[in-house]
Amino acid sequence: MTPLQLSTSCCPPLLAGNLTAAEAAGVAVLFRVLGEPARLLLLSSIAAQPGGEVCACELVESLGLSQPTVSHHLKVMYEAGLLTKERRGTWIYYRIVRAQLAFLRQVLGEQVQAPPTKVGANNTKSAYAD
Amino acid sequence: MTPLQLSTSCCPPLLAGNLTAAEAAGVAVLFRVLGEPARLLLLSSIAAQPGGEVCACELVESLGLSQPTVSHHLKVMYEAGLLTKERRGTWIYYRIVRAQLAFLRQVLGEQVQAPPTKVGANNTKSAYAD
DNA sequence: AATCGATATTGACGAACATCGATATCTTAT
DNA sequence: ATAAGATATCGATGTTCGTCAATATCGATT
Repeated sequence: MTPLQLSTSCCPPLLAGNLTAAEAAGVAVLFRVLGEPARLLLLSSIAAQPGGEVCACELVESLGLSQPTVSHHLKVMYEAGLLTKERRGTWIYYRIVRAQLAFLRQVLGEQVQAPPTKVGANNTKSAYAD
Repeated sequence: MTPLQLSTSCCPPLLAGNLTAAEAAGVAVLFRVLGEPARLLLLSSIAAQPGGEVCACELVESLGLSQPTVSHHLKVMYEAGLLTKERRGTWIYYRIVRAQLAFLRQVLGEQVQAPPTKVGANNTKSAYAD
């Protein structure tokens, strides 16, 4: 799944009033993914872990949902670029992609503070801090 | 319609990992409302106006949607607390409730910038080393 | 290879929702 | 009061989506 990006690197696109139909579609996907209580609780559970990661098995136990449902939600968030997954042995660990959350904050109007840019630093928007 | 609020006045609840089921449900409503391209375009169109407000008639013209559909989306956003409406003569003007967008930014992890703090302010818990 | 536990996929079902045409309500002007 | 325009509601329809049981796949261990 390709991480979506906006054309404007600065300026909140939503409040700037220059949102294209394609951008709206892309951003809407992310918001829709977050528009599900179970997924928000999953994100919250992942963030709650000390290491910032959780194996899926723990998530199944914590929520009152079946294993297929949890797996489904994790897949949806993974494909939206909101999570990374890493297999370690039998378990698969999920982590939150904070860059995607930051991207949405920006869409919602967060001021992008001028980064203390280094010379020659390639700032081509990793989008996967992973 | 009561604008929803979280129990915690500071700290992004999502990444803090203390999201309750009720909070998740409330926040999810807002995200789901934003998870629709047509509504994002409506918000963008409203924000694009110099005065920050638009009558519904203009919105019907700008988008390729029928008048009932636009009216529906405006109602959904209004009931979610994302828009205010004000009748002036024949027309009804909609404005964006920026506080709701700010609320969502906070949920997504925006640092609540310390208000010009006086001495002795408890500055513990930045807790978001990102 | 055989087994076991973890995760993913499939198929199905029901609920939620976006959309529109038709119609109703509301406001202003005549 | 009546007409006209703006907005809201209603009813219907097709689609999307959350959920789960059943099953498959994958990795590790014996």
